[in-house]
Amino acid sequence: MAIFSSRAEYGVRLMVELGRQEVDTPVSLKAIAEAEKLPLAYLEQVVALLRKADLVNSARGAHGGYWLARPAEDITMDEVVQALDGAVAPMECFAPTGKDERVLCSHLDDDGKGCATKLLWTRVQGGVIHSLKGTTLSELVAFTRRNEKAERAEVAA
Amino acid sequence: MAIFSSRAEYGVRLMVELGRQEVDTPVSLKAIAEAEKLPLAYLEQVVALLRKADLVNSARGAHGGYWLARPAEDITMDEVVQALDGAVAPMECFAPTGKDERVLCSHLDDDGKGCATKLLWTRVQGGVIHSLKGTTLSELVAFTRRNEKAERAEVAA
DNA sequence: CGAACACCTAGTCAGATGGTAGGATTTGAA
DNA sequence: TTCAAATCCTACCATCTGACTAGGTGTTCG
Repeated sequence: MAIFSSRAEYGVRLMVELGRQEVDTPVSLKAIAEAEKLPLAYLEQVVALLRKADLVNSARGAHGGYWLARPAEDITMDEVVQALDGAVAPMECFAPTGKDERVLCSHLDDDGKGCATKLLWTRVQGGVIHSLKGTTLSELVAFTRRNEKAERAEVAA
Repeated sequence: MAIFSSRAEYGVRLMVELGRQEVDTPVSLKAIAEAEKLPLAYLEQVVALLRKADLVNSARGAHGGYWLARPAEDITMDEVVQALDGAVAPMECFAPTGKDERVLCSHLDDDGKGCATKLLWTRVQGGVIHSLKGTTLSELVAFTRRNEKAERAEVAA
């Protein structure tokens, strides 16, 4: 089934949109909502998560808006996704407890034995995190620019 | 958040339990439910998915039960997980449509452009599938046996 | 026969998801 | 000073799904 929520999808699209803009010029949510055809009120909640995670900054008032807190090359997608959907855990029992860093399987911690499935979920988690950490926001921005270019060429032809 | 449902967790545990048994001797669900401390009635629904996917066989009546349809070395975990949770898609719009094999982003197919996020989700999907395909049931069985051994040694000491 | 199984379907209940509604506050500009 | 554009904040709501439970029917062995 689906790994990430559409909240994550919206958040990533939002970040990409911010990455396409000039720096130092705040972009309003309204502009992004129209460009991406997303519900404005819901985007407000989404961007709040990104702000709490210090991925974007904001300015209130007229001509206010949002901009990236760091250059797009320095933002990896695991940060973004984590801010939106929480820590990526293959299974519920892999969720970080806060008590300690260790991922425990709650189902079997009564007899102290590791899950039969622990090995599998650990590998999957590794695969996901590796993919996320290995992708920067600037890559996604470049990807959309390339698509736009191709599209313009198509229209011209 | 969590990638797989606990249905998948239960199903994998069930498969591991079957993999631990001698072949040609059907194991009853009741025995598995007790060994893994899982709700029997729910396991029935879980095992039905595995049967539909031809991963296990069954015999009805007294002394009936379930057994692996193939040797554990020939069963990769992507088959198991797919049977339980469906095709792994990072995002809703990546779900296979049945119409064609192509993964499309429904959000933007109106203007024919690929998703800004397509690159990212494709990578994540690749990471997950690679991890799943690269793990066989026999590995998990061996893993639990090793744990048991270690535990017995601990008790003896 | 009757116990032990597999098999099937419907119902339930809590929590998450994906929103909407309505305001309060801040800021720049007329 | 007043208005409009914006961020911010909280509450609410409908729908869906996940994880079961309940209660049966069919089949096989002893």
